[in-house]
Amino acid sequence: MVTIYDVSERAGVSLATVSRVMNKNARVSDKTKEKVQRAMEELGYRPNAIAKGLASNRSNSVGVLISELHGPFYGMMMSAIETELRKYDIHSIFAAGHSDAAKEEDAVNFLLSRRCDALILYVEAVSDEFLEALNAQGTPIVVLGRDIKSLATQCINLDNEQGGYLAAKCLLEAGHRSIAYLAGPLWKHDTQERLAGHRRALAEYKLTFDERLLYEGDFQEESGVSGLNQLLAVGEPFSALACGNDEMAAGAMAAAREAGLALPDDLSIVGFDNVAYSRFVFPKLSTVNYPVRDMAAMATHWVLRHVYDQGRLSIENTFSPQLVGRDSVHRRD
Amino acid sequence: MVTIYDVSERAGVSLATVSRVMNKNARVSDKTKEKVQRAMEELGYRPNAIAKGLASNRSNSVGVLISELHGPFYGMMMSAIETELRKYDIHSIFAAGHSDAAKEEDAVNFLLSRRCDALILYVEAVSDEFLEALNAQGTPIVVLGRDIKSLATQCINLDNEQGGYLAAKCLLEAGHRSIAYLAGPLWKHDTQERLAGHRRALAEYKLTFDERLLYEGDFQEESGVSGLNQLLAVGEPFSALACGNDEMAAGAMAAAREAGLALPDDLSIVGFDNVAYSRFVFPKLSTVNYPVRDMAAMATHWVLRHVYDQGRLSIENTFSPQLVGRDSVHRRD
DNA sequence: CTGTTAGCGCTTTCAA
DNA sequence: TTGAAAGCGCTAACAG
Repeated sequence: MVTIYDVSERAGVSLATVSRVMNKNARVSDKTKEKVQRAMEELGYRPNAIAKGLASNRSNSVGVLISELHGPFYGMMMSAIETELRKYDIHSIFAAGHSDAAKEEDAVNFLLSRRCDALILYVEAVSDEFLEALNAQGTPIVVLGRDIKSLATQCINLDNEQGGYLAAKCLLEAGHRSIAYLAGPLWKHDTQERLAGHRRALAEYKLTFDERLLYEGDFQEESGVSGLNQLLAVGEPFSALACGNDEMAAGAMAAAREAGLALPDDLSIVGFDNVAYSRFVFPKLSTVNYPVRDMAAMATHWVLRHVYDQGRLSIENTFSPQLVGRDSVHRRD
Repeated sequence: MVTIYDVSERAGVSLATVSRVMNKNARVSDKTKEKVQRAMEELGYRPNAIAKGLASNRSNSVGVLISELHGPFYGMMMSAIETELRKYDIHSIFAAGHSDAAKEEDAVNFLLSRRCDALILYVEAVSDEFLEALNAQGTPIVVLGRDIKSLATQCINLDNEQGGYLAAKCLLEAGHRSIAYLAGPLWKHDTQERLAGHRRALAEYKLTFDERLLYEGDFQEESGVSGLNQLLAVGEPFSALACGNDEMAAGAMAAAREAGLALPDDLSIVGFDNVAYSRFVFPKLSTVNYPVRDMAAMATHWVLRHVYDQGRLSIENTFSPQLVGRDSVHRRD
């Protein structure tokens, strides 16, 4: 392993000088700079990020905690963060929290022990207090998909309630009056908010939500199929279905067809998230756009700006969902 | 930041002793061990992985290089690797190579500068020679999705040719004789091999591949739609379509429907990979199973075994694809 | 503009 | 079983 010593010796300069040419900041005469660079070349020198981190107390890496490493939603999130950070030669360390408090805390500790310069967190199970305490520990954090009053400027969130409202409204405007709801885990904030928005839309139409037509899924495709089957089994007719996310909507579509329903004629479906493949299911899914990519990029900018003094974009904390109308909602006259 | 010094002071023992209780290996009397652990508790000590890495010349992290951080295929891969490694408290550092030689090399350097203990590489653009040279540099590597004779024991791959063969065969057995092919980028090994398998199946039926019915896509959904449209525009009729992967198949399905074709009656489609959502498109996609999860887990085991001396599973280098028959292929009589 | 010199927090001989 | 001390490769004052 060739070190900075080898380089300094070969170039005939001091350690410090080599360090200076590596970290472009300080001025070094062109001549010495060139000598050093040549020495690095010839030796095939590769700086040791570990040693650098220890000495500078900065790892040039940001920890990213998300619920899962797979799935279209988190995939987009990771991709957006990594792309943005990479431009500044900053590294992302991803960890999965699996929507479980213990695992989330574990992952945070993991990231912290790695001495990340900042943390971008999409955590669901951990309490607000935990995050407040974490924030107080010193490592800058930015929270995605959650609103914490005391950490307002560090939270980047979507207006989920409005999203739920838009989804229901699109069904209501198409003339649907009995609408089933395929929710995500009810303990999750976004599930609750989306559901609240749904209820608000119903209320505007003087309708009340039929609790028998609510199914609690887990945001995965499979729960979309079991959900639809359960809902059908209730025996209470419904002409439309609002889903907590697109994956469950896709599952529900498959199950509905299996049950002999024609889509969208017999059943209108609306999703949530607007993941990449929602345009490729049949019928093309009408859904609510969740601008994950933009939100993830915004979280990254927060870090770039507050931690690395880079990029002077202004921070937008709350994003608005929008309805993406496609073919899965049938107008009922 | 509380350090090992603080702990040693509080516990009234030396640095070395604290280090010993952290790294369970050496023997420490129960009494002192307890004292130290209590001190750690009280101080809220969290070991500094960076410092540990510098001192021990081991980072307890493995670098994972994949083409993209999103998409169902890579998502599964990351997930499988992280899950496996986490059991041993080893960290995964993911980087994207974007199927571009320069970016792949860049990512490798990035991972190397991070002093990963090993590298798991799914690289497409970089040459075999580059990988051989990299391997010679000392950091253990295992290569996914590629066969390099000189690195045979470190390669975990799928028999893509056989996969292409199975896909074509399933179409041929259903009575199709004019089959279009929606390929991935032709410069990629797997694309070529799958296509070779396709040709072999045709040959068995005394058929030759009609080059006009070959379209080169990019493995993304969108190229599935443009691909199908192009293929249709050729004017040469075909009753079936084999796709380089499931994403393109999904895109092709959407485009086919758009063009007024009934699926699967007017056009039979077979995919490749068997990604999670292939069961949720309509009609359910018949495809070739790519056991990514198992293969990624196998790569991880290789690392666990050769680098960390853990887990004594035997290594399987070549995996076999299997046909997953669903509803997208129509029997033609 | 360049060199000297302490560390950063931990591991690891080597003695005791 | 425990402690002392020498680094690991690099940064960051502080001089010069």
